[in-house]
Amino acid sequence: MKKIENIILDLLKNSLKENNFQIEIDLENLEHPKNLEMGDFSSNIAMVLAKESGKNLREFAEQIHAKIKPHIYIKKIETAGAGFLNFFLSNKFFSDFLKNEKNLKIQKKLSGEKILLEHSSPNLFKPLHVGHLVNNSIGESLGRVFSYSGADLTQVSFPSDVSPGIAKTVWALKKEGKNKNFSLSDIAEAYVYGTKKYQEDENIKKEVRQINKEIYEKTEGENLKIYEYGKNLSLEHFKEITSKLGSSFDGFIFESESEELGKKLVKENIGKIFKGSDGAIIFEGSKFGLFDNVFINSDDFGTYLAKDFGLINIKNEKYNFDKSFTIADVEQKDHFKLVKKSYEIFDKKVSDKFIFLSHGRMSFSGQEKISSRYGNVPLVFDLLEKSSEKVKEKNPELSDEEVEKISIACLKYAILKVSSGKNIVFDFEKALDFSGDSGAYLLYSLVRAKSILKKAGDFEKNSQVSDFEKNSQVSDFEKILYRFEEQVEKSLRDFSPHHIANYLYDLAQEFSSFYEKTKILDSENSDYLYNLKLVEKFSKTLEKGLELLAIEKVEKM
RNA sequence: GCUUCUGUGGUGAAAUGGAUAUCACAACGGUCUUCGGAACCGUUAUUGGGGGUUCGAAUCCCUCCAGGAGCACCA
Repeated sequence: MKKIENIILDLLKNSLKENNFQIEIDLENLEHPKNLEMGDFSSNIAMVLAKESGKNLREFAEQIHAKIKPHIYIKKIETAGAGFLNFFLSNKFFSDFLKNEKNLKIQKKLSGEKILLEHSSPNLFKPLHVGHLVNNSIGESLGRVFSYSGADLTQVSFPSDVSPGIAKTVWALKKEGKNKNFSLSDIAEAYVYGTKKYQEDENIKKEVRQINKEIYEKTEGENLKIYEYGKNLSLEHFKEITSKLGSSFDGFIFESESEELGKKLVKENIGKIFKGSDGAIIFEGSKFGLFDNVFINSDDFGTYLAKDFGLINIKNEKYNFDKSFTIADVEQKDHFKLVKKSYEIFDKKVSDKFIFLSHGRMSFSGQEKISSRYGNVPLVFDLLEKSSEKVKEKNPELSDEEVEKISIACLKYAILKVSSGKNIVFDFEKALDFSGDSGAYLLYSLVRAKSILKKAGDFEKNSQVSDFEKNSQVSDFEKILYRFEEQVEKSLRDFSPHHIANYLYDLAQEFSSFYEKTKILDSENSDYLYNLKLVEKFSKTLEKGLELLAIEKVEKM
């Protein structure tokens, strides 16, 4: 079965040819009218044509309309508005759509492409916070969209395992006598304490610097032991949480690896790309409309610029890919521009394969700007706990596993429904409001649909029957049900899963509306089979969509 | 100050340059469930200001206003 867009496009092409209109037409000239009453597809080709010749819009529309051949999938065509040609699909189209799902030949946009994706990169020794949740939700979903679109995907994460912040934490842990067997919350407290003390006392600054040096250089001793223990603990915590969120990684590249290499490469290119300044080694971004910044500091440690510089090199050596994506917070946008620019001078071919996507910052309604450095940003762990409480309140009989799935769905959906470049205002109450536009609504719709299919019993047997067609008028439900694939394409185009999220919500709303109006389990109804098939298709579509958002479904709620 | 992003009902968001700007929350009113009410139906209310391009602008260009982010040894 050919895609319906292409069928309509062909009809239009033919008409243009018969009219001797010399104009190119493609899928750009075909869209869905905003309002379903205006048809399923709409073409602006008459307007484009009129623009080129300066004649009357409606006149062209009428001429094109007159030469369009009839087709079994087109019920009627109308000329409307300023000169739109509106196409209404026939009942036959919808029943064939429900029957022929597997025969649809979908051109996979990324077929054969090898993609490397980096996201969810944690700062070890710091607990995961809401920002990581945003990064993970978007990164994981995009990865699934890439795979769904035919890409050969490899996912990595880039944990920060060396930094002055970590040295401060190790210093504080040691100070408090927590040499081993400390916990994650000990680390979190130590981080805040260490950061505070570091600013207050010059002697402590010296000690921290020494610890930092030992960590960078892997000097055997007590400090390194504390460090190794904490690093391992943090990494396990990271794996555990991201696994709950639906992510698994093909590999980790640590900052300690990339710092070493980055520093080496930067030093080799002093004079060519980098230059010395005040004891540090900098890149003069200002020459390229950016800004100057330090790659190697005066203590001879690579900053995160050198680390990301080295990272590009490691990725390129270690993995085979056509494109490499990095998902990061918008506040790092300029940082990546700088890294990419400097690497471009080093090796343009490699630099060109790297794409840095930024997602919005998380802000909190009613609170001042929050920095995780001082420990007052909501942590993923706390959020999950808080949201699980609310879910339990709603239904105390659910298992812990189900409760967790539902809370994660709510949190993720609140993030994913917003266009990914934009900042997100996070309102806890709203994110966990289970009515209306929420993750819970999607899960609930799926549970309802599946429950019907289950009760339909012998539906499986009957679903082989091939001659069902809707007798009554087709509803808005199926009119948007066939649009799933194009929403995935939009998400791919914009690198933003929100198209899928919003579409699924619209679709679930249409299902609920249909559900209220129609008694589905009524075998006397002449549309019985059709309706069941429709619900089945809806259920499959919603499942697929949730999978692309990396939201797990539940059996009951 | 320079660079950059964002301004859409009371609030939070959506809208490949298309038609009457969509959705949710809040507010108000209704359905009274028996296929799962975490639901459905209805009412009120919106594109920061000013120019420009276009048959057509929330969207593109200019300008002003407001807010966020980045701008040298944190990541």
